[in-house]
Amino acid sequence: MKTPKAAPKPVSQKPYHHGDLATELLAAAEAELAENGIEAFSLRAVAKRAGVSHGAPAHHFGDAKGLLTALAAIGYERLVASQNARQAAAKSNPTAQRIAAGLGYIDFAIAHPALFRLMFSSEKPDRTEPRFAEVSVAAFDKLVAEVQQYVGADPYTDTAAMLDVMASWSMVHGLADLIISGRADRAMGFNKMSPAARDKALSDLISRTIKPEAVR
Amino acid sequence: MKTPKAAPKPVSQKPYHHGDLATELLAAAEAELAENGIEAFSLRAVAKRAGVSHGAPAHHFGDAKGLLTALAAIGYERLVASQNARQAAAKSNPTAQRIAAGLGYIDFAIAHPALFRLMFSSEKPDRTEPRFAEVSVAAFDKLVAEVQQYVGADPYTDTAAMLDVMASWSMVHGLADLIISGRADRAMGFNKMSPAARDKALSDLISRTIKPEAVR
DNA sequence: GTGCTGAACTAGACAGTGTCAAGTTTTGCG
DNA sequence: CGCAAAACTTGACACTGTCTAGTTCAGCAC
Repeated sequence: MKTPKAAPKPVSQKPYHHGDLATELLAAAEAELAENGIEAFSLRAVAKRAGVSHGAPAHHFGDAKGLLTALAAIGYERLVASQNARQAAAKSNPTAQRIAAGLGYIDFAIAHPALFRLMFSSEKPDRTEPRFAEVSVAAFDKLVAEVQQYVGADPYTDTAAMLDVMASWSMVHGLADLIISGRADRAMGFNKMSPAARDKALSDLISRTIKPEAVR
Repeated sequence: MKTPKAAPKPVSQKPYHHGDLATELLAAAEAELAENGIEAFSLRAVAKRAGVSHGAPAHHFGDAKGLLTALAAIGYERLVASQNARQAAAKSNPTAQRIAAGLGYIDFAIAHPALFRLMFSSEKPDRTEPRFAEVSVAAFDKLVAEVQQYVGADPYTDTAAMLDVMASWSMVHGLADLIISGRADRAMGFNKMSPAARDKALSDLISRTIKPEAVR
């Protein structure tokens, strides 16, 4: 009755009671997260935004931890997608691809700072949840593959190459964290830079992390 | 009555009603933070730990934000102290000093992960509060001075040198964040490494951030 | 000493939170 | 149709931060 749906049966084949509450709650949670930040996140506000009672989310996600775990998992998929978008627009050589992956990582953090915090700096998501573990490991494996292409050694068997992985990740992750907290802007006027100048500076910083000794 | 103080008048010249509640609350807050993490932090639990009513903290810090702002400010002083401790034990050349400062930064994050999160990844502290701004800027200025010693140029006037500052900071900060979230351990078995091997790996990563072209 | 002013602190109330335990509605299916 | 189960609502509980009013107590004028 509330929703102005003409068709008596839902358009999709999902035989839900109220439509597709699970994904609707996830969308509402993301909106709440973006508006209020992770520290003011409220499960009841999410339910209210989705137009359901405060007890409804429990039926789909168990508790707040469950909902935020699912949301964080989606975040990892978006993170990789953001990296892929950058890489698709970059040259195909390993150097350009590795840097593009880093820029995509930072793009994601800037576009979704609260979600980024939820994924990396919060203890609310349950990291042992299968789906969360799967997508977060997939994101890490992407980084590993990128470094492998660049240095020509498998980080999982070569400790020096794994150190290269940590170098890349730490630099990119640190940049992302300092940018979304406003500290990079205070230090070097990040927001005042043109997108091109911004990318150039970030590319320079990312390229420092691995010495080009094994670049083919 | 509660406190077993023999002297009727407090030992210090602080004419307080209950002793020195402000610092006692800060100590209790830090303990609560360390035990429960920042996301489960409770002002009432702090008051209970300090043995006062739940309304008492308001008189000294206004609200929870005020208390956490004061605590974060103390954190920045401890951060610099941790860096100084490492530097005092290191060689005096700019290279060793710069790396030691980075190691001290990471030492602090490992020793006080929740406090580190409060300082850098939380929006609860009020960054415009004078004391917070003072000590956080002091910590940043220390980094700037370290880089200046190393590259021989003033980052505040030389943009390339400021980029070196961001490189150092991002790497060290990213490492600290990935370590305290357990991700560095998952990636490269950080906890299994000996302290010496750990320091060696971290030193290597930190040294990558600035090309030794201007090392005197 | 007495009185009193203001700071330090307590106690209660309020709206808001997450979670649990009941009910109520609706869907799918035998 | 009938019914079991899923989807959702409702109310309760303990807990949170903050506000307001009251209480205790230290220090000082007189």
